[in-house]
Amino acid sequence: MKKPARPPAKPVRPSALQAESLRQTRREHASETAEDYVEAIADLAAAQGEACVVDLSRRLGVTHVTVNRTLARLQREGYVSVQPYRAIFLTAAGSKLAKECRRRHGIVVAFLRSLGISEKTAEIDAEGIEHHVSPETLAALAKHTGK
Amino acid sequence: MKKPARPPAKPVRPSALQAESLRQTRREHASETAEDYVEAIADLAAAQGEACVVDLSRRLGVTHVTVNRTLARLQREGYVSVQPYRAIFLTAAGSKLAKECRRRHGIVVAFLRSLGISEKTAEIDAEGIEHHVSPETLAALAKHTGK
DNA sequence: GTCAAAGTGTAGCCAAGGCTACAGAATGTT
DNA sequence: AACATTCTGTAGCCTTGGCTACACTTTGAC
Repeated sequence: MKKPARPPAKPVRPSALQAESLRQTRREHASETAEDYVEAIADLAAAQGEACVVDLSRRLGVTHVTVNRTLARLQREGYVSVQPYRAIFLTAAGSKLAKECRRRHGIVVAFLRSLGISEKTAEIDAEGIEHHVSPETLAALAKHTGK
Repeated sequence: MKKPARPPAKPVRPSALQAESLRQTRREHASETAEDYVEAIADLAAAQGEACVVDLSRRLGVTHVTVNRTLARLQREGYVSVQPYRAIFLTAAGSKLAKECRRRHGIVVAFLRSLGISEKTAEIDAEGIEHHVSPETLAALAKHTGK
């Protein structure tokens, strides 16, 4: 498999940069779940006073079992506070994260809407995109939308 | 955890829509790997004639073991053709997918650059974003960049 | 031809995030 | 108080996608 005549350097995209980009994307993916959860918990708390497991499972489109296990992880990581058969609360760190997510989500949706994207598509795309927008890009989107 | 006084309907974001958006994001995530791989294979083949496991592992920022296992899955799914100790080839389906990915990646990067994002950040963000851009949004981005 | 280096393959481990099936707790109605 | 419903929790299974460690093939140089 050794390439006998390897053209010294004609990388379409520099290999190291792409590898780093993909590593970054994987890191982001690891925190996506946390972000989705704290955002949902904050929303539910705002809308109806408190968040419970079934509400979250409906909201997130997974079973209550998945919610339960994930909450345990988020508690381990310090984002939420959970006790058996009790409501779910965000810690200070969780609230902070939720706030940032909400802001970022809003900016991304507003930007997409400003491009003429339908509301439904904007919501769907934003949900996927928002976790991968750097501060630099987020600022640019906000500026572009606001102009 | 039953909410005694549940306000009938004051969802910040409609629960069903968000659940569906998240489900969509998860579906996209499942195909992200395939897209990254076929894109890398196509690039390597274009740049140096053929793609091998170590090249891919360097390119993707994972070990050769991970590449190997993933290639087995992609073969199962009909995107690549692999034989022990032989070069890696894309099937027709794989080539088609790679072409689409490349186009989409180009559009996203060009758009970010047009917003004034630095090249490096544009690459990193694009890598995360490109998998979550709907055809509708992609068209809008292309139009916006090209205008 | 030999041999070392590089590439490839395999075994087995881990965590995350899905799921079903079942058991126990809380709640609201009667 | 009893009961049915809903909610919550647990056990155990699956797939994906990381990894290290070790074994085997190819390749290139001598």
